[in-house]
Amino acid sequence: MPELPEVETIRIGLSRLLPGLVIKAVDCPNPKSFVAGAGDVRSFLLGAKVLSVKRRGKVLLIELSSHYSLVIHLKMTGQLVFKGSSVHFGAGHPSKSLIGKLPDKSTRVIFSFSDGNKLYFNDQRKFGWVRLLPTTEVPNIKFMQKLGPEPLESDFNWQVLKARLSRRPNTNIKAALLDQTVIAGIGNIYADESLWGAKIHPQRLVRSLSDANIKNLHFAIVAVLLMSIEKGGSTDRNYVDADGKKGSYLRFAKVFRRDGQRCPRCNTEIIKIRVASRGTHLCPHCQKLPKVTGK
DNA sequence: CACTTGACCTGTCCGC
DNA sequence: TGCGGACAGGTCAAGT
Repeated sequence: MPELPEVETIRIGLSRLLPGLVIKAVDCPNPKSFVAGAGDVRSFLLGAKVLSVKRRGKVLLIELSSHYSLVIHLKMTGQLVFKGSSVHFGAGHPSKSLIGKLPDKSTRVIFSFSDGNKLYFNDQRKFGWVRLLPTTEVPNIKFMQKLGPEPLESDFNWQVLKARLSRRPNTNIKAALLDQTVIAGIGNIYADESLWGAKIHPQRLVRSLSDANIKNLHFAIVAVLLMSIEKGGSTDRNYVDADGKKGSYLRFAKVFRRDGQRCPRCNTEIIKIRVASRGTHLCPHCQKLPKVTGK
């Protein structure tokens, strides 16, 4: 579930904690979670200092002084949690219980730093991965090259959104929003929330959308992503930030996982359907399907 | 080529 | 209580 706001929240947390730390050891309880290129990986990891923590779409980039970078994709259940060696949590601190239990059976990679701090990559379903790549090659790997624009960059306007969507004219708008080559960073939660905000039915074909629709959608995407970052992201099942804390966005969500509840705009009951083989939440009154557009 | 579906995994929940 | 199966959903490979 980590989508752009969750990954950005983790990035903000890690960029407070990691820069300047020197990697002392890396353990991989699940070797498949760590994909290293050819050559002696250890020499580019051990003794390397963390320079910065960046994000592209849903991917985290940890740049090291060895001219290599750690590239991390959390997929659905990945977590990156930092455990300080000398941090004292007050009673009832939300992260105390989780952090205290690390490592656990979902721990896939452990980074140990020379000052005793540790960074845990936990991933229940093992879909996520960590790669070590030369920093200059990171933008050249296929995954990165195919990514669409960053929706929170200042040059992402409605005309850009329209141009990107034109790559997928015959699919439904929900599938297009989930396509990372169209726009980077949107997943199931923010696709549903953005479409509700723009009053667009998820099954509308992309080519049926008017300019006004696309302007509304652009506005909704940016607003929803910014609001979620402000709330620390969404915790649906197991997302936590770098401090082990959950996000609160879902308390403010309008439709996601609110089937059976009332639309805050028109009081109609929110429904859940399947679109692009994903659970999809919408208000059937605010988000109407114009005619018989397939499916 | 454009688009959709299944596989990758594990934990949880639901019905029998 | 236990068990089978559906479901969760990001991305790539395979299928239509």
